[in-house]
Amino acid sequence: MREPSASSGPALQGDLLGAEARVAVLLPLPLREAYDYRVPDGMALVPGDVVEVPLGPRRVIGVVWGPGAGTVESGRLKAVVRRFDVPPMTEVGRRFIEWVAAYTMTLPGSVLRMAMSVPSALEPPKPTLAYLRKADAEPPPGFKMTDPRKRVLALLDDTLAGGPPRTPGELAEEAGCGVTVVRGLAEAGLLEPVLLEPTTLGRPPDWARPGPSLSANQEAAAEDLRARVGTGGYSTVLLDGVTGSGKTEVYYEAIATALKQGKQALVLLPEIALSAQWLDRFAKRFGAPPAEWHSELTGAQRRDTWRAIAKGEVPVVVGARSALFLPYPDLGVIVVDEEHDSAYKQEEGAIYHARDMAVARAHLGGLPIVLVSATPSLETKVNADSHRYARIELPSRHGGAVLPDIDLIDLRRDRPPARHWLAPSVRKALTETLAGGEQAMLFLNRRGYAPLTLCRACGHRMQCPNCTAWLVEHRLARKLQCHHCGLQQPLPPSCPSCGEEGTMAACGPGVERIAEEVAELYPDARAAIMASDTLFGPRAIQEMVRKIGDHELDIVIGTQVMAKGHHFPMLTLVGVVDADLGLNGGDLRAAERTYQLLHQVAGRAGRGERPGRVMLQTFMPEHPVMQALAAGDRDGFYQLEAEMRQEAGMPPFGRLAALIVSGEDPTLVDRVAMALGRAAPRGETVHVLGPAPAPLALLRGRHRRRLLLKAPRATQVQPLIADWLSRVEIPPSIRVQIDVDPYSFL
DNA sequence: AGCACGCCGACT
DNA sequence: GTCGGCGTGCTC
Repeated sequence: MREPSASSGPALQGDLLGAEARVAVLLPLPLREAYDYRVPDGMALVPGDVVEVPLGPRRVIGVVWGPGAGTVESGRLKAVVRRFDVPPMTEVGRRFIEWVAAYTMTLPGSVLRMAMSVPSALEPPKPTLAYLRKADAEPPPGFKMTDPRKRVLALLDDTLAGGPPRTPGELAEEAGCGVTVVRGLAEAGLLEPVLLEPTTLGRPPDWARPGPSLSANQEAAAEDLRARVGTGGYSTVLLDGVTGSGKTEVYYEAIATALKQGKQALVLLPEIALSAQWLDRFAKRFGAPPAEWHSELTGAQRRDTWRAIAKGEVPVVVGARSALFLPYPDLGVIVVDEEHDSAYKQEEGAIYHARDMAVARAHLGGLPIVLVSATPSLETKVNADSHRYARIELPSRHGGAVLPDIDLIDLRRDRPPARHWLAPSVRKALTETLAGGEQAMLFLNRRGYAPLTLCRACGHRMQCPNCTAWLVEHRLARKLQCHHCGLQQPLPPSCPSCGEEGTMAACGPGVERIAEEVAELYPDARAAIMASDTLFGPRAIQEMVRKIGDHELDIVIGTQVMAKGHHFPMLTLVGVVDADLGLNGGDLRAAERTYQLLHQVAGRAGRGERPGRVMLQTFMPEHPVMQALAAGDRDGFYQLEAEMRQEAGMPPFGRLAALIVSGEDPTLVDRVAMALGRAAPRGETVHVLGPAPAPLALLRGRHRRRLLLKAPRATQVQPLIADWLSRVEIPPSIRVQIDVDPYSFL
């Protein structure tokens, strides 16, 4: 792909001859188009420059997108207020924003907003104040040389001989006193203040450090990636290998090659907050941590990281999907780890799939991208099979550990006792595992105590008033919760419908209820729950991971947060409480996702020297997903799934796009959805299904209807949809969201 | 996205 | 009589 160089083109200058210079400025707001502004005399702007402009009564930050369109008469034109001293957004960066906007049918300004989430990053950072010891300065009369004061001065003795200045904070900490002591010394004229350039982020990762010794397979894979990154140019590679085959070490070599060339590397992870182990591993390999980008960064961390990336001072960024939109000056490689993970699909606001957008980013920027997975998405698998993507396979487990045996536990025969959820055979295995001094994990992808609470007298079910969802009992928190809108309410002592007391009953298990059963069965075992709502933040997860690794726990009961790549050598038994959970609901990707999730969970068992054992409790052991898992027949599963999708014309063999109509007034929502249905494009090959109630027909108080457009693979769906929407009047209180390539139907 | 303008209920 | 609710519309 031909790429114009970054920030090409002549500067757009405030003109001295009277002919007015104007620029188009894209604002990070949901506006139809870029707005024109006058360039004041003496200001030179190039496309990509970040500027402040007036908008109505306020001032906003935007990006110079090009020469002014000239549609607005000069009388209405306002002038650019100022240009920020940060490198301009690159041509590739701007083209990427436009591409994402066009593909996802989002306004460009809304996409720009994702790339500009840090207004404060634009102000030059304040220099930090630091102190040197002032030579031959005498304390003023009456100034007592107390011990803390002496300690601070002693710490600064070396600055007289050229030692580095120290900040008040550093001095206070080292001297074991407050910053007021330092301030006092400064006021007394005993210290020499200096202004330090704002501290940049820490030491950069060192690509020249020798990596670990790689197996022959790993080395061959690494060599392929090194060559791709070394040569540059767009290519997509699927790095396909089972859990523990050493994929991470291999793609580190791609990163090292990018760094060697002075370029940046971006690694996307599905849930950055959970990746303490990943960061440790990276730091061990490269001698320094990468920059992180995710939603839990503080304002200051965001600002510093954004600015440092823009200035090209950050060689490696690891982040969640939003890291894709950061202002990289010269990206050399993108890695998408766990590429199949549905967390890459952004479902709110701008709806996009970060993996697909990353491929587009690589294409636009002319650089290689590596998709990494043990269980690739069917999309990626098919692209690799058809040689649109290259494939590198890492066949064996690195380091000799063997894949665990997977047993199917038929719950119809091997039945748990009433109001209990663990089958006798699983209990037996748990007992043996604990007796052998090893660890067990029970997996259930359902938070709380019970997913449904109903009245035994009248059958009333506790439902969220704002969403189409049951309220989930959280016994530890003594609350009923809606997992979709966050509504919480106390457990009612009596039935809200019939008023009977003591009739409310918990139905079905959540992790808390499994923990209860474990406590009943093994009162002496050390057990803990690991779920997103029992672990507050990355530190808590890290601490839990440490506890398991140090064998401070015997049994862990967890949800999806536990499925991600942690290594626990003593963990030899994994029990999946409800392997069928993801298969219900008729979702397009139900089988694929269940396969991927259970495969990943199974990979937790026996990654050390000891062989692992995995037990899947299921009511449908004959289901292809269960059969494939038990037989270790990955390719067989994919082939069957591919055949079914092909027959149905479903992705990746066909294309889908969803319109989600939502609003507070259900009648109006219905009317608009019906109108859209009547105006739908119909043809030989293009079909529109619906309107149907969206799976969460009521979400956060908004009623939702969905229309689904199905078209052949080669169809450009965006123009079809644009034309479709233009033929229907949408009242302002109704929102129509477009989901191109919907991933989940939930 | 903000922020204004604009037209109808409970308060000092 | 005003303060204030948020519906609708505009911002170069």
